[in-house]
Amino acid sequence: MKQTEIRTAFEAFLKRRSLKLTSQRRRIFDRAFDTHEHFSAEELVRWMADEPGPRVSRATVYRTLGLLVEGEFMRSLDAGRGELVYEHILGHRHHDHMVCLGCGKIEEFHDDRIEELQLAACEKKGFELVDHDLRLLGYCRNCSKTRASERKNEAARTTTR
Amino acid sequence: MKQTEIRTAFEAFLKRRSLKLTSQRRRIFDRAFDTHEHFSAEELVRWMADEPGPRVSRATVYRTLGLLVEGEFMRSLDAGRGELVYEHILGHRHHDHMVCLGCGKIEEFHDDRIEELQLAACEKKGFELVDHDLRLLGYCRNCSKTRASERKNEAARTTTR
DNA sequence: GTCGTTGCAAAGCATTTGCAAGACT
DNA sequence: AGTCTTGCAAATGCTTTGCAACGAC
Repeated sequence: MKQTEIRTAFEAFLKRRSLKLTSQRRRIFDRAFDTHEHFSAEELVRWMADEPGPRVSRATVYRTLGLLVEGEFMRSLDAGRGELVYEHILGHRHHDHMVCLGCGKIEEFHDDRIEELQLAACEKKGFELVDHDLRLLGYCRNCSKTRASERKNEAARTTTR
Repeated sequence: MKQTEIRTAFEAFLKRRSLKLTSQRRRIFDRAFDTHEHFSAEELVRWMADEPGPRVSRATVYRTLGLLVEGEFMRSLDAGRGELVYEHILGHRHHDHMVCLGCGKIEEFHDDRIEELQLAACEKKGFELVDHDLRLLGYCRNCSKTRASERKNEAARTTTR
């Protein structure tokens, strides 16, 4: 689905709920779908403040993000540190996340076999699965390398002493 | 490991950090390990207020829970709604969680094959796994049944009308 | 006009922190 | 005496909300 189509879907969604497509909502929508990284509400507030365009208040950013999540145009997930993080659903099939403890970067991955095992576990417990959320915490390739070489330097310094 | 042993380990941990086992810390520790359910900091604050024993302030509850997590006597996880939830590690091997959207109950489960697949996914991406956190959201057996029968009543009412 | 919208400021929550008073060794 | 602790209240940081002014049909 391309961005224009999603935009149409968003307009339809608003109409269905008798809500209006205002310039603020349009700006938030466009900016959100322009980004393929994950972002927090506060980041989006900052973007709205720094970039040119019609003024958008913090309240409106939060309210509109709420709408976008309700309408299933975006998902929110908590990456672990106090604030929610948003991602849009633009040809992003379901996936899970690897959160880098070094740089905060979020990578996505997917494994059908994991999902199957989850379902199996639920069946065994009589649990009716609605959604799930798998977060792997660790260090991305880059940060992992950096840390490894830091450890090496540290070791060298210690033994030389 | 029994509760007395863990208590000893906690004392050793405090000593190592030149911290003291005060009556507040003891009370928090005991109460936390008495509970085999998951609880939030605010719940623990309420327990401290309602149950008999030396007065313990909210600040101390938060500070002590922090200590217990650092010392790996407890784990904290966010069950999804704004506040962290704590569980102790008393013969609880690693496990994942099923969070009931109806009653909030948290069930635990474990599957080695899921863990293996996670590791495999990380290797593929050069991601150095440190920890993970898998939450299944849905309805526990009880709530699921309740919902099913509610739906049935609803349907009956609608068709009769 | 009538709704729905916005911005603002205030409120809400969970959690953290500065600080002076208190406790234990 | 010297630390480490505690309670309190204030501060934080994210998010929500009440409300009056505003805008589109």
